[in-house]
Order: sequence, then C-alpha cells, then structure tokens
Amino acid sequence: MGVTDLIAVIVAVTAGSPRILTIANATALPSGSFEPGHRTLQAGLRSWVQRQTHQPLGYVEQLYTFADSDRGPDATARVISVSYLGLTREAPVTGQDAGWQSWYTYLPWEDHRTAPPAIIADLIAPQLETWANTPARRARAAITFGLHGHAWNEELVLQRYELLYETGLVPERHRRHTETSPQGREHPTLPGAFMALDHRRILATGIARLRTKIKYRPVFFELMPESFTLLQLQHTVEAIAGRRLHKQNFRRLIDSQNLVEETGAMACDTGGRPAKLFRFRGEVEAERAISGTKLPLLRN
Amino acid sequence: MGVTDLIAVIVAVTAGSPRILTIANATALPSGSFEPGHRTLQAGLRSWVQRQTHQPLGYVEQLYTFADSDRGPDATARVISVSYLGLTREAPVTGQDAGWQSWYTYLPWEDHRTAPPAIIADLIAPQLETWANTPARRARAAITFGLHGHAWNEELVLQRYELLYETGLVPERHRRHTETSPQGREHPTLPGAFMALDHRRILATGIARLRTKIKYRPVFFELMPESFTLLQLQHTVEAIAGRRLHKQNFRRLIDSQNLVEETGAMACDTGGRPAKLFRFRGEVEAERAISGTKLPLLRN
DNA sequence: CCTCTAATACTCGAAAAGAGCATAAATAAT
DNA sequence: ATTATTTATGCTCTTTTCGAGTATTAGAGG
Repeated sequence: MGVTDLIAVIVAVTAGSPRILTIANATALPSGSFEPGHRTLQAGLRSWVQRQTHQPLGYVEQLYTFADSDRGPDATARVISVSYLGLTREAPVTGQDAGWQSWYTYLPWEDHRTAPPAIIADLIAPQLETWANTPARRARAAITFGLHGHAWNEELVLQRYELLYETGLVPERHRRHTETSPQGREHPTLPGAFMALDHRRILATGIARLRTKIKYRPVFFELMPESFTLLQLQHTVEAIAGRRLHKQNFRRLIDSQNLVEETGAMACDTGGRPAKLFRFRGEVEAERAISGTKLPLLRN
Repeated sequence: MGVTDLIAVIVAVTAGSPRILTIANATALPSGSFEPGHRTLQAGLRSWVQRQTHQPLGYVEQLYTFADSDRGPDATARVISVSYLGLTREAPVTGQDAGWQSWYTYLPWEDHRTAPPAIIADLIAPQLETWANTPARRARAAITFGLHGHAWNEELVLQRYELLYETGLVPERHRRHTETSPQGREHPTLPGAFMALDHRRILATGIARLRTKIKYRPVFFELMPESFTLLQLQHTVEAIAGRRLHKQNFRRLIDSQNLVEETGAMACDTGGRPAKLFRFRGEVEAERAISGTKLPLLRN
C-alpha cells in the first residue's frame, strides 16, 4: 500500500569532532527506498549509502520506524521510514553533493564540552520562559535544558529537539504548517542548519541513542583508527557525549575493562610527553555480551 | 510495494507470573496490517489489539522492524513488520481465541527464579555440546546460557533464542525448511510452545527489551495495581527478570529513588506481619527523565 | 504461649565513582 | 640554558553504592 524509506545516520569522529554523513549539500541524510532487490532492510540501507556517498560502513543498528500521515504528498500514499545508526571512520572520498558535517552544525545547543553554549542562555531560555506558563511546562523546560539548577543531561537530545519543535523555535515546524503562506509572519528561529523533512529529528534520535549506548557498551571500536592514544579515545567519547570527562578516571575505567592493549609504540606528535599507543583487544567481541546488571540480585 | 504488519507484545504480571496477550488460541501475538485509516503506526497497533482482544493498553513502545525476504508467500510481496512492546494490567475480558499466557510457556529456559531450569542441563547443554565444535562456538554457548562457570545473564533472551534456532532446537526452523516434506526426519526439539511465523522471536525481543529497561527506568508503573506492597512490587520485577532479588536491598533501592509513597493502609492478607501499602508518586513522570549516567564526568 | 511467616531496621565490608595531588617526559618560549 | 607549558601517568582520599547478613517486630493459627 505504500513506500518504505531507509534513512541513515552515519557517524564518525574526526579530530575530536563528531561528524555525520550528508547528501544534497548537507541538507539531508543518506536515504532511499527499500526495493525488491534488497535482501534485508539493512542491506538496502547499506546499498543506498554506498551509492550516494561511497562511504564504507561498519557497524549498523536500527533506530526507529515511523509513518506520520503528513509525510507523503497525499494521505493514501503512506511512507514508512526506517532509520538506522551507523558508525565508521571518515573516508576522504564521497559522492556528489555528499559530505561530512559536524553534527553540532544542526544542533548547536548540544555541545557542552567547553561550556554551556551561549545560545541556551541568550535565546533558548528566554523563549522557553515565555512559553512555560504552567508549572508542568516550566519543569519540562528546566529538566530538558538543565535550567534553574537542574543538571545538564546529555542524553535528552530528542526531548530537547521536540521541545524546540513544539515551541516553534526550529524552522521545520513553520515550513510544514505554512506551506500555503510561505511568506507568513516572522517566527524567531535558532541558529543551527536545518535538514529536509524530519531528518533533523532523526539525527537527534541517532545522537541520543549513541550517547546512551556509549555508557554501557564500548561502541567506539568502529570510530577509532587502528592505534590511538588514550587521550584520543577520550576526545572521541567527549565529542559524542558533548561534555568533558575526568582524565584519570576515564583511564582507570578503560583499563579496568580490559578493552585495549599497548601496541608498544609511542605517539610523539602530541605536544607534551609522548603517549603510549593502544589498540583494541580482538577478543573483546565475545565478551561484549557481559553487560552490566543493576538490580539487587541474589547470589547463586 | 508491500504490506506493513503491526505486531504486539503485550505484557502484564499477574500473581507473580509474567503474561503475554495472545490470539489464535495462544499460537500468535495480536497483529494486523497497517491500514490507511490508521493515523500512526502506534494508533494502528492499538486498534488491532483492541479489536482482537478488547484489552485496554497503557504504555506502548516500538521494538523492532524487519523484512526478511522469506516471510511472504513470494518474494515480490514483501511484508514489513513493525513490532511493539506494551505494558498493562491483565483484564478479565478478552476476545475470541484471545487469552493470556505465561511467557515461560514459550521460553521455558528463561525462568531462573527458583533454580536454573532442568531443561538447560538435561536437554540444551548436551545438544549445544555436540554443536559446539569450535572454541568460538563453545564460548558463545557458554556465555549465552551461563554454562561452564559463566554467570547467567537474563538479558540475553534473544541471543539464546537465536542460538537455539541456529542449532535447530526450536521447531520454527524445521517448519520453514521442511515445508515440502512435513513428515521429514525427526529433529530433537525442546519443550516450549511455539507460535506462528516468527512471533516467538518477537516475544524474545520484547522480553529482552523489558529486562534491560527495568534496570534503568521504573517501567513497572503500568503493571501494578493502584496500591501494592513492596513485596508484590518485588515479585513483579522478579517475574520479569526471571530471577530472585535480595529483599532488603530491593527496598533500599526503591525508596532511595522516591518512586512510591505510603497510602496509609495496610495489607493483612499476606501471611505474616501486615505490610504497608504503597502507591506510585504522580510527580515521578517528570523526573523520570533524570536517568543515570555512567561516564566519568567532570563536575560543573 | 509457641511457631510460622513476612515486614522492617540496621550493620558491615567491598567495590566503584568522583576528585585531586604529584611526578615525569616531552616541546615551545625566553 | 632555563623556564614555562603541555600531556602522560601513578597514587591517594573520600563518598556512594552494592551485595550480604543479622536482628527485631507484628501479625495469624494452633
């Protein structure tokens, strides 16, 4: 009865910057429709990314499926979209109109590595203040954006995007609702490039998933080069989480998990004292399953 | 180009038993196709469950979407299936051929509340032993089923199902591959009722999701009655996790999170000393967002 | 009264998490 | 050459959290 779309959020981290793969001159995510020739959904996705960007893919996982009725041109031709999250290393070659962008280009309020972005205090908080005319709204705004003494929670990427969407602070809302009057009244919008359709929402979903996942699974495997220093690894995690980590504790954590081993070589281009180079231990694959429990279990 | 199916894993916990909603005399999950009249996928799902079982639904979340090429009758009419997980309280009324079953009926090796099920030592372990002719296979079997000193990991529900599927120990495999010779050679199969198509795999996916989720989000809201004792709450969590918890620590955990408050009344039908009754605090909704971080963050 | 069962209150020790201090080994600047 | 700067790395210290166990309390039923 309808078409099925495949949409890819492909992430790499290059020089401490979190990057996503885009097409159409940075205005859309790699995507295409699921076709009879595709063996599986994931195979179809890989083929589209390959065709549009020539970027080799490693790890890929499913994100979310949606079918909002206002997506297609008319309500009968429903489009179902299946989105995926993928991790790779940035390859230099890409297709036409394809490229890599920092994801903070699209969601600039998400980068808290140096400090909370000025955009939050200057633009977002005041706008939310006027929107928040009930206690529930005030609480929601404070929690999602870490206002009024609430701590910043980097995982709430999607909730933040949706709140901005509801309040009309991101332009996607107006594009959709003012199609008949494209030159309607002015709305205050935020910095941050937008994307076609709901691709920016999908990006937010992908980032949220990755930020959550990195806390209980060592998903940085695919993002790192063959060998790396611990600081580089830390910078990769910081790029994803959008906040700084405590160096010594990060190291303790990493080696308590036995994820890496020394290569023996040193990196001498790091400015200060040369750092040991590490690589991931191959055997980790099997052990990855041993995830952490949190329930007060009974022994034996 | 194809049809989209909606499939529901609806969970309740009744008297300490984890239950799922079924149709077709316990051989299938509630399901139906996504139709033009449905506003969203989730709305479509709710409508099918309502139609087939008359069970009111509360919380619902998306599970997974798949489109294996060997699902439909021919390869051109691809079926895309979107599965959902829902939580409710078991209502007495259900539709025709609909009913509630313990999920351990379908996956009997998953219940470790009293002890590791005999079926593992008696049937599964020996069969896996002969299958595991390489170190990698041995490790996989040991990790997923907690053999050879490995701890039981209740989250690996899907991995266990898939391992049994690969080794041919669950009948779905043979039904699919021996359709031309229904009376083919005997395969050793396990106890555990099977379901139509890949519904049992979807059930496993749902259980895995729930077992993972309950560790970082208080998802038992929808499963409990208005007021309950802490032991009842513990039994509910145990039913889901498939293992026993340490009572005192469970209580400490619950009240450190401020999830519940005393109603003032007591339950006196519990056998021993009467227990206080609790209810969930309504305000928790907003605070649920404050999930736990695990990274070694830097303060301020 | 005694016994059974369950509820509830504490205690204890081990491990993990959060933070800071100190020292070492390089390069860049004076 | 000396000093400042940058990064690496080793250790300590404190606070929480987690897993487990002990002790006490309050009912029901003989």
